[in-house]
Amino acid sequence: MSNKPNIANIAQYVDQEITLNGWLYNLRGSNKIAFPQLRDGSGIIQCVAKKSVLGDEAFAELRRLGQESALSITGTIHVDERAKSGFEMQVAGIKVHQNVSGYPISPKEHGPAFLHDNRHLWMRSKRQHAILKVRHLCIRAIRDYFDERDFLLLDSPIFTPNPCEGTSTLFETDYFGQPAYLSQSGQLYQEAGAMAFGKTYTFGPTFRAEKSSTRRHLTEFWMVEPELAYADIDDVMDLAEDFMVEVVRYVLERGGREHLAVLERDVGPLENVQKPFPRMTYDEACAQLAKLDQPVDPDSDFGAPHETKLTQQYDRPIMVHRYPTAVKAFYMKEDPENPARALGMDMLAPEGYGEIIGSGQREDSEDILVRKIAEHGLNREHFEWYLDLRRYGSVPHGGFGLGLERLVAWVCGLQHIRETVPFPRMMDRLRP
RNA sequence: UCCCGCUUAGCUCAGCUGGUUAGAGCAUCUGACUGUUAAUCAGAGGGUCCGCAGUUCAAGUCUGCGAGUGGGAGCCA
Repeated sequence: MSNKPNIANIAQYVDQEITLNGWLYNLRGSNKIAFPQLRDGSGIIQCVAKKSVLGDEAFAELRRLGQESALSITGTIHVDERAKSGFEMQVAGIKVHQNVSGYPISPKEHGPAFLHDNRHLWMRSKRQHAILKVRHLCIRAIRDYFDERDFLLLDSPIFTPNPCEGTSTLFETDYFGQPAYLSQSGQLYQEAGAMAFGKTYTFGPTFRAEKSSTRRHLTEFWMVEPELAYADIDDVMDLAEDFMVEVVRYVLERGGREHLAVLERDVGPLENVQKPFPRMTYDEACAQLAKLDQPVDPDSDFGAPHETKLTQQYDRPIMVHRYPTAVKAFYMKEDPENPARALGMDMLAPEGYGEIIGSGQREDSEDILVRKIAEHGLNREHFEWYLDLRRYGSVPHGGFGLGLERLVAWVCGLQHIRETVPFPRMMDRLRP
């Protein structure tokens, strides 16, 4: 445990005089007593400053402090029901490092554009603290999950010589005179890893230059991608389901409830995240959607209204598998029982959050893969190393990709994905 | 890329059918107040009404173009 006092561990210091370093979150009071709220990064505590204790000069200086002034406050910690956190500091002295005036983010409401322009300051506020701490919890949960199950962390490269899938638009960079692209997925490299180590995962930033300006898209986002050798689509679905249950449970058990309360997130839907998740084929889902007056065009992917309608029927994430081969990536294995269907699965989150996991069993036949690369108009030269994986010890294998920000948005119950990342990168936003 | 909305004080917004000097709350500054929880009360300062062009006796208000921003679609995690 930390041996230095901070607001998060303040209960250890009741009736002791300590010094807290932080920033002024808010200031109320009269000309005899004032209530500076000090923020130190770990929390917020209300302090009680009396003119009779501090003296006229120091009290007057305190009253002039602006929001986010940098302060060290020394005083005694007391339990007090009148303070929101239950603890209060009776101030003995204040050291002012900087008196601030004109801090742009006031305690009143602001619009999203203004707040994102001031993202570097906005992240000091309570709500953003809660979201970014839930993000941190999700990351820990994901790492722990795979580490405890003997997956090797095998980082996929960010610079890639060719598109992984050939579908999405890529960010091109000048790599010493030749084009290189920022990775849109680390999956292909994980397939090499799975054949080397059996179970691997990568967890890092990925980039999509798609002109998608919606509440569910970022141009830079974090994705975790596990890959398993000797695994079929059912193994992948079992893994994805178990993973989601454990991650949500971890977040709730490790302090997430406190943060979700700040966000006024109803945790009921999160507590519902228990096995088994409903599993259905694409064709079964289409039949259900047709009954719900939301028909799907034959052999087309779902649109947003389809996903919304379908997920509304369930109280937990659902897994839809065996999508039309035509709408899926070249590396996805065709269903041996029906080549028009691919052995891929999407996990759709409830409450309208849509696709959070894309997964599948990979094509393990060199011949079929060569044909698919040609059908997708891809340059085979770029994939010779990938075809090697089918020449030297090819086995059934698969894995999934989870978008971290979509997970965090759903867990937190946010309207927009952009608040789930410290500095969002979107089509129309590169700053700050 | 397509469709729809919005742009007025530092921030959030009001501003009627086009009509005299542009409105509020918060923030800022000054003052009052011994337990405040977005404290309250009194006062003050603060405006290129997004930009350009047009219609009109008259434009924050109407029209066109452009920019920014928000939402949706497609595509995806």
